[in-house]
Amino acid sequence: MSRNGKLATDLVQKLERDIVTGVLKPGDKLDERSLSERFGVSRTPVREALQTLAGSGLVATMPRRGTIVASITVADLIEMFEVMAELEAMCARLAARRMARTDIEKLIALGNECGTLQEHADADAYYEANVNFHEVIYAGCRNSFLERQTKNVRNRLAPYRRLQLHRPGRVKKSNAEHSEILDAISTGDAERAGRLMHQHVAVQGEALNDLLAIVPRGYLEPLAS
Amino acid sequence: MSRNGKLATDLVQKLERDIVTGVLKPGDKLDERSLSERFGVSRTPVREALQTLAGSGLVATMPRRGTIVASITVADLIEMFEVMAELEAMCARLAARRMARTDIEKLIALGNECGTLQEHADADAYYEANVNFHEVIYAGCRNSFLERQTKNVRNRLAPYRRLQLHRPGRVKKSNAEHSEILDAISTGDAERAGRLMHQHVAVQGEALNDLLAIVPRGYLEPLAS
DNA sequence: TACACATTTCTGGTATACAAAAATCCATAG
DNA sequence: CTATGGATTTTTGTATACCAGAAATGTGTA
Repeated sequence: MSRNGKLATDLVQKLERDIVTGVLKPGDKLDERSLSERFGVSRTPVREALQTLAGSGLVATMPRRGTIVASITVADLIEMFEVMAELEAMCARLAARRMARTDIEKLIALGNECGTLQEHADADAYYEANVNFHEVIYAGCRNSFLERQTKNVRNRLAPYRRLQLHRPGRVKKSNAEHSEILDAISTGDAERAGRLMHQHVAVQGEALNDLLAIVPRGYLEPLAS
Repeated sequence: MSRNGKLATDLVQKLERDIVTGVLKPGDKLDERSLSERFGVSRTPVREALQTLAGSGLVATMPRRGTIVASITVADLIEMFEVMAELEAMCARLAARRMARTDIEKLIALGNECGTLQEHADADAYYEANVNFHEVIYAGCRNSFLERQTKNVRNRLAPYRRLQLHRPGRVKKSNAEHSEILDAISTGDAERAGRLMHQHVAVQGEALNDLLAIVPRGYLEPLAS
């Protein structure tokens, strides 16, 4: 499943990072000539990179009309969060059953880090630690296929998820939920870990409205795409 | 997320079909020149198609060493079935809650078709009907993202799943499980539908050994890939 | 001024040419 | 007879050139 040529691989990583971290925003145009000039390569590896990214859903290419950073519909957003919650819940269930002691230590450390960062009210730093916390759980499920699958969906939701944490109070609540999840995992309570993680990730009811309210114009495309 | 040029899209569909239906087997080499000659196009769309397929995991390309139909390790197989069971269970749960009456009628019809085909002991025809049965449930979850995700994993497992049904008695058992799942969905019992579907799809214990025993040489690669 | 149509221009899709790495083959030496 | 080394060949990775289709622009007429 490994990617193609080295140039294309580098491009994929660079662009992926820019999209996930928000440097490139949903709707931004990615034209092949600019990218090839900017990176000093020909159009061929650029196209390969864009196709790879299209395959993972991070960009969308309309035939004869170029490619843009993927912007999804509200319906897509809801659907993807629904799946994301389930995938993370599965990771948490398996992690509760399979994580080694040393991994749990790491999770505890990251949980503490999240706690201190939360008190300092640094949303961006918290976001980083939060990502790490979740990734340790992905790894803890001991199913590398599930781990990849989960990360892929997470990346696609990253531009939207990032917005959540800038809501007042969300960081604190998120951190409290982490503690509970951590407890469930370290005591090996798979069902509880899964249930808590599902609630932690799912975006339902008011939370959904709140999220939609702060999504910038252009991040979402009209339903009639 | 739509694919690139028309030629590449056609190639993707053709190759995908050949891989999923078993015309092309895991480990088969796919060299660009042969394919381009065989389909009367240049190497460019061929490469695009292969990259797209690599993105969905159906083929594997090693840098500078060409691409083959993906063959996975035993560990991968186990992991993927674990995820597959969960995805299908989620589909079933949601389907039980969301399927419309007309969809359920369709599901009943397909269930019956599976039943008659099972009595005729036609494994290949049953396989087709079985695929349809499951796809109606995928669609019934009313989450197109989950549907795509599930189909993708199913396609990747297709070469191995197909082997299962050629085991004596498996078809009959499978059909009985369908009936139960159908009942759970039509009565709206989401939890039961999910649990039954999970058991239906999961490959555990003896069933796993049975499956591994009939996987032909070359379908699986050594763990040290 | 607004709209319709033609032309131009720009961008993406495809083909081909070239370069570099790997696999193969053959010869030669042990 | 086998193994090793290098030359050859094959195949992939990259660049470039060419073509086609869609958007943008400009012009003329109502």
